[in-house]
Amino acid sequence: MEIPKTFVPGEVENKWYSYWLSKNYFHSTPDDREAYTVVIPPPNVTGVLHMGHMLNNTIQDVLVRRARMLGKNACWVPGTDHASIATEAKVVQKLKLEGINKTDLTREEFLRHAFEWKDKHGGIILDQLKKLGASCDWERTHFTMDAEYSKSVIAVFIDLYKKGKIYRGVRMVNWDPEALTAVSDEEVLYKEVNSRLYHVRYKIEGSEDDWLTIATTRPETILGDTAICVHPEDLRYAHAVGKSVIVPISGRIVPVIADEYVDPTFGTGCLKITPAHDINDYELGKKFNLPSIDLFNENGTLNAHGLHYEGVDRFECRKRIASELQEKGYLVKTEDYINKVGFSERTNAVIEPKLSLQWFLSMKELAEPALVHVMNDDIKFFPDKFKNTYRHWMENVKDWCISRQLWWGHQIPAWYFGPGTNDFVVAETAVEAIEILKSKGIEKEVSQLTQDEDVLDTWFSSWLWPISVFNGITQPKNPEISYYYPTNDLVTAPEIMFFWVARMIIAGYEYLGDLPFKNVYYTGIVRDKLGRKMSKSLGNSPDPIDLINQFGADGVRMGILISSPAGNDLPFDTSQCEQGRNFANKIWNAYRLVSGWEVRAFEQPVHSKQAVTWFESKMNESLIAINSHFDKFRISDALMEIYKLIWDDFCSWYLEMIKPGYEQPIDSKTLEQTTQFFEKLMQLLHPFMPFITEELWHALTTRGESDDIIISNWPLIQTPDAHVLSSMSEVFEVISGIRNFRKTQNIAQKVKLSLVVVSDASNALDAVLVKMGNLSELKRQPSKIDGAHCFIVKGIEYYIPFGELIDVEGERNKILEEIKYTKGFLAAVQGKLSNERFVAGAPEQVVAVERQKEADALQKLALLESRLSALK
RNA sequence: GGGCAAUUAGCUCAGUUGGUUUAGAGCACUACCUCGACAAGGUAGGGGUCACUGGUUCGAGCCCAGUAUUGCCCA
Repeated sequence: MEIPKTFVPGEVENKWYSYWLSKNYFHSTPDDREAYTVVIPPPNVTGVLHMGHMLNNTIQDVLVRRARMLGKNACWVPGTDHASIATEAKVVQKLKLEGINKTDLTREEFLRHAFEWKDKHGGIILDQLKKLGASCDWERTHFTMDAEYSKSVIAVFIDLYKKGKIYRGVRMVNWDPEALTAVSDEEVLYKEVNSRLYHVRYKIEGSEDDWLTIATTRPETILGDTAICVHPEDLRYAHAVGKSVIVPISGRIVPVIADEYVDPTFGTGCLKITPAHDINDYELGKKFNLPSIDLFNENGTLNAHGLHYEGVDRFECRKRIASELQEKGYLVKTEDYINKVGFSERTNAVIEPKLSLQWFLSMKELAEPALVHVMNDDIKFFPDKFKNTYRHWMENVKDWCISRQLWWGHQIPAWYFGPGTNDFVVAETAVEAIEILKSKGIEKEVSQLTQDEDVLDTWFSSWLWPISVFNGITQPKNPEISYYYPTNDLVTAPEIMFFWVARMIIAGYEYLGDLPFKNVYYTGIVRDKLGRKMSKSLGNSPDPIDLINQFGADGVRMGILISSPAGNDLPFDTSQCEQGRNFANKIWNAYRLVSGWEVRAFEQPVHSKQAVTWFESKMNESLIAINSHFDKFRISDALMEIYKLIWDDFCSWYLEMIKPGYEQPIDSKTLEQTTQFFEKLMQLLHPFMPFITEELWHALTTRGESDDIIISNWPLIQTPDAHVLSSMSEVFEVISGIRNFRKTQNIAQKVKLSLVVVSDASNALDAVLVKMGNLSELKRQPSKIDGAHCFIVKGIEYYIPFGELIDVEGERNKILEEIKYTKGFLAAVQGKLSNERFVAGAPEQVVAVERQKEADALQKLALLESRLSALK
């Protein structure tokens, strides 16, 4: 049968993926083996695969497949996140296209649309992962709004509320006065705009003519001022601290306070404090216990606190108040100023910081174990530089605002029975709420209760992911959670270290008293050639599925992993996938070569025997390195090691060594040993390139039932023979010397040469040298010869007789060049050795090495000089 | 503004407690090559005053201080 010249991935991939599924190899149930568990960072349910997912999930698959081969019970749990904000936005947009406004729908109607959308688009990304070869246990697919999962989210909310960790409080949110909703920080775009800085003076109360001048870009908020603040060490204003000033227009009396927050060099060094309309002012207000005066209506017009400006839009008011200040002599001056202003991503309205009532989780105590167990390496970070960032955040952890003004998500289980802010109880259902109320002596009916309108922050459900995918909250200590938890490795992006990783650690210790995972591997951001983050809006991200179609899943997997060390950004270019495809093709052709040989029973040639002995050691040497790279999560390095082992050592050296002449047969022993090497190489590569390796595993030999590479045993290490390895590397150098000679003298590879070695001792690998150097004879003798090209390897001289060689000049130049290099080298060594303090201060061994280098160089130099004069 | 990283070949990165040839790899580049597995290939080759300035040391890519640039996080 004719084997195609290039590897054709498409069919092979589909064939093996369905085969693996049919054999249920991805599915895991608890048993006696050691568990190896990975939970997928759940992508947004409506998302489609992008390059970031590609990187992230390929790494997970590599880890999972290798663990499976190491004999562990590997379990990779897939699933999706409901992603409240992103998904709700998509649904709202889709409805708008159909002419439906969210505000016209009831909550139930909206959710019905949302679930429809989810059912339609929810599976896409998971199907895409299958194309990539992801060996997820699909029977365990979870969604953060599944019934059981939601139950655990609500249970945790109720539990934390009972523990006194959840409270309601006022917080500054980003208010969009056009959409009439709060938006998340991620949805606020900051832009630089040209505005004006107004200098306004406030009279110190009780003084004749003593004023404090502040600078502000928002004079309309003067009506909400509740203090003036200066730096405590600012001598200009020291006399005013503790006194009060009169706010212009409103005439209210407010205190002058001192705090280091104020930058004395900015503006006038006096800062007006409006706690209701600026986040920093709000913090200061809390610190100094200042009142907050909320000036605005939800649509951005002024309310009753705006006095005669009531009902006027905030920007109109800014103009009018500026002129009133000027008329009344409060405006000292105005100047041009560039500042950053937040705009709503969706409506482009200027965001108004606004105080609102939200639910909070108090974090300080909860976060303590999560900090300790990362700092002491119970949970390891790769790379560990992220421990710093983590610590910084955890030591300054703020309370977590867990409520969102949305419908898509887990509705907060708080039931209001009256108009007051505290007229509520927290319970799983309204019926339970009634019971609780009854026990408090309040008689109510279900119809009299209203549930809190808000839903929980998405992360409030995803922080339970490693627990709730095994129902660890709703069914504590069930066999699955006991077996699979703690999970082993988490692969994720550093951007969500706080949103997600830290909180999973917190939840792990709070609810299971144990860490959620042992290692966290942080991937980088996938960037394009210009260094820009790949994103949909920029349109600079290739579609991973297109790439797979173009280069094969194996090729793409290799392309994305070949240069992505943990924690580093990955500048991606499709040429890397090309490299992956080329590699697959190289392997394919190695297989074509091996499979094409005719086998005969005859004695194994000496050079083949030597080749086998060497490659055995070489492979073990690489295996040691590969295992060690894996242990350190150096995935790219492990892949590179295998890449070089296969391409350079196996294909370029080993196969060339054992290759029979054209249409010559191979002996059965060598073929058998070669096939075994090939199998092992495929095993080492399998985690990275699962499809071609499974294909060749089966092509190399006839396999029994379930003899599949995916569940084969990872090769064991046998101690490499260091002597064989160093002898062979010497042979490689000699061969390179011969090739070099051929190159410079323009002698074709097929022309046989003879080689004279000035040495008595024979090398055990001479047969390989003869074959690979294409030598007609190899002579070892004690004396050097004339009229020959000479090169030196490890102090031994090698001569190739010239024959009718013409290019003496070229030969001379080569020698001169080498003399120049050796002299420079010698000078450096001798410089060291002539330094008395080096000889006295350095360890004996180091000095001895230097002396040896000097002796070698001197010998080489003498040799080169004599060669040169012989050429004259 | 505060904090944390990084800076080694054209690109992406190694360089393991300071001492194995005057720094390595992959890709890219250059030259030559139908060489009976593979031109998606082979062979050979070029390319770096390790960001800069000082310091410690017999010895610095590695340790220390400062400068510059870049990136990330927080405000």
